[in-house]
Amino acid sequence: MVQQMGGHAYLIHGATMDGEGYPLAQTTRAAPATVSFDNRTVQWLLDNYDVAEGVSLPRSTLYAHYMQHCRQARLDPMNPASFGKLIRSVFLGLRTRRLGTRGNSKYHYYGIRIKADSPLNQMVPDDTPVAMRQATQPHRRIAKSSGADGGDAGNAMKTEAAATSQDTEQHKQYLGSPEEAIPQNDLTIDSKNLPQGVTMSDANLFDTMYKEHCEAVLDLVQNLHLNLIENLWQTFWRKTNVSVDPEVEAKLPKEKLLKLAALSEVQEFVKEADYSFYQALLELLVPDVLRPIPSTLTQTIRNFAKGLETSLRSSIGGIPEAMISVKIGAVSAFSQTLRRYTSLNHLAQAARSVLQNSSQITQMLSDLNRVDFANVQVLLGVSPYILLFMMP
Amino acid sequence: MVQQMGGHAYLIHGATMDGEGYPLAQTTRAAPATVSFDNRTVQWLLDNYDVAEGVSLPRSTLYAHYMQHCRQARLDPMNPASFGKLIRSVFLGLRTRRLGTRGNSKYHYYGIRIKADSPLNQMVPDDTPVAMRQATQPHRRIAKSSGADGGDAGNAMKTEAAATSQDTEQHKQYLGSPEEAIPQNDLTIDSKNLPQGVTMSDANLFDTMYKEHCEAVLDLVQNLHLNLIENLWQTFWRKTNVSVDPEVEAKLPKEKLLKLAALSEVQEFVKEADYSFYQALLELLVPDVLRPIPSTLTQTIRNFAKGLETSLRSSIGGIPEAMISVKIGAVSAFSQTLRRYTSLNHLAQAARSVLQNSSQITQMLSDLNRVDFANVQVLLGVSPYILLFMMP
DNA sequence: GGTATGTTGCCATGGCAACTGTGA
DNA sequence: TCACAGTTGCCATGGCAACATACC
Repeated sequence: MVQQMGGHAYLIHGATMDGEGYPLAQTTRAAPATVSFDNRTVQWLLDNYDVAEGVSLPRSTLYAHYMQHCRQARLDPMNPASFGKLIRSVFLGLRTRRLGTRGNSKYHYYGIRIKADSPLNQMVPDDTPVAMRQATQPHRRIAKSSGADGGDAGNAMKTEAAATSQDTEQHKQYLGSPEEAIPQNDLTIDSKNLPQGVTMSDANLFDTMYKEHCEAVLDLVQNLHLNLIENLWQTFWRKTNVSVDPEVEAKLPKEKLLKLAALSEVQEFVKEADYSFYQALLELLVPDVLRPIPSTLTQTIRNFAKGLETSLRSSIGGIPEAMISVKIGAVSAFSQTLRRYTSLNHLAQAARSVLQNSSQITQMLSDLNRVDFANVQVLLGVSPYILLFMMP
Repeated sequence: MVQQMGGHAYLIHGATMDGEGYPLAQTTRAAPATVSFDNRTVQWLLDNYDVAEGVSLPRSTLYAHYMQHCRQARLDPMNPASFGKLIRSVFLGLRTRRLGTRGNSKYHYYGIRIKADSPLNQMVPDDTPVAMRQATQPHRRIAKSSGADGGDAGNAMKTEAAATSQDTEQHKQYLGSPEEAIPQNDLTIDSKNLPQGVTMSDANLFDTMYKEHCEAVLDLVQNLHLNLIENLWQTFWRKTNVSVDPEVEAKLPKEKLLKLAALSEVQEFVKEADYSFYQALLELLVPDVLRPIPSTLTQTIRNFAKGLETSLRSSIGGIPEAMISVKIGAVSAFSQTLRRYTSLNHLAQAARSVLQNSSQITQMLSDLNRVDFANVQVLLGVSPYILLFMMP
């Protein structure tokens, strides 16, 4: 209430802890006499970022982008502190925030975003998702404009890592190919075992329908509409209170479906189909554990994996217990593997990021160029591939 | 020029970088409601320290004292940041300074000293206070008192010299063993090649003296008095204007030393000796590249490595060019390897640290427990040892 | 109401570069 | 006068604990 920022940016300029001590009239140090900032870098910043209220970028992301820019432009990079000075001199009024889950907060520049048309949007954001926060209204003391901000607040507030449907399109490029995903095994039943009122033709229909069902699921996964899979499950297994296409019900009534599901042969068929299908989905979602994936995508996948079992369980409540076991067993293995893969992917990216941020990496690399790999191996006591693994 | 603050004094109070942001009337946070500071610790502080103008204490020293106090009093210690708050709440008006040689500055509390009657004064005095920096007059803007401070300023200004030596003591535990460090090769010269006025016995003397010289250097390295090595070099090679023990000069006059240094056999001897000696020093300073080392120690080593060549060059200016090449060649390889080792060490620690902080590491570990290592290997495409390498 | 968790103030440390005093 | 080296301003990051909010 005391001071409002006038129309202006109003900076309590640097004011670090060193500011204590001797309150001189001229605490601020004059800008460097020599304009040591590379123009190309400034231009690059202006080309790729702009100021924007209510959004934030992790400093590490910005710096990682910058490091890549340097590699590509053959510039030698400055350290994070100096880069911070540059950033703040180019984009006035940036503020500091520390966002992230408890114990994992990261420093962000608040008031800057990647330009919509920047190629950086295609890039892999750095590790550790900061999750999408800001879903709610910003703190009172932050948002103080004349009231016109209510309109698109929901959108403007999202921080860099928020996964929206908009991101989905970009995420698709990280997926693998869906070849041979549909199960190839066939359902075979000894006709003697068929229960009352169920014919061989019904069994064959089940086989076909199950594969079509898988195809539908596959389609959703390819389009990353992971939350819709539950609907397919419910429909296929005729969850009570879920409306079913009358045509389908006519072809294979729920009653017959349940009788089939109770057969051990059918259970075996489903089990085999599910395992191979989930294996394919796995390779679709995480085609290469070492290939960088945007944290928004890993987060999406992890959330998906986390909810799988519950979601499935609620969709197939009415079917025979033995079949439930089969389905749950398969999906739970799938879920666990997905989580493991995304964990490892995250791990690799974290390592990579550290190495990129290390101010000494340059020195080390130039050192390593003069060393043969046998030596490095001895040095590290592990495979030299570790270096390749870690490097950009 | 941009911002004037209203009529008010407006102190940039604590003013950390966080101070930017949202200028509220009450930016300062109230003192903790609960007096969580242990009374015994406050009393201990009051017993052992008092405020004093013009003197400073390294924070690390103060904190080390505190840690010892905690051990003795069976208190569990707080971390340095919290301890800082305590200190500043007990001794008001402390200011921050960063003192030390270039590249080795350390944070000090300025305006506090150990009480004259404190037992802390009995603690480890320095081994060999190098060049106890002469206390000059404080900067104008620092010394602002009424003028009564001139009296003992010279004495009061000197900063606590034991600061670094205390770290040094702790650092020694990270060193390797100095076994077989002294070069074993012998100087052999065909007597026909001996120059005018130099006898075989002189050559043998050189051999002995050189090994003693190495021993002296080794001793300094063991005690991490790395900055004193330059002195030994100067003395051994009789740098002009550096006083030499007359006894030494009598045994092997500079003139003979230079003649010997011009011999290719002697150069070969020195070269071999130096390479093996530096190799030993390397294993002493960095016995294991993967073992964590305090960053203060790596920094010390890196600084040492960085200055080696310059320091050597300035110490051996007068000796034959060929010998200079030999010496510089060896030391430069040594320096580079030291830097490479410390880089790698730093790297490993950085990776480790990231992984420790990662919120997903726990999940990943528990996942991994259910996977056999062959699987992991396939998964990663690299040796599974990478995981061991990275993990705590 | 209580509990869980994200955010932020205040402390810490460290790197670089500008400033500054000193000595060759 | 110039080079060197100590000091310090401004940036960075991280930990802890108080605060604030959201969710029982």
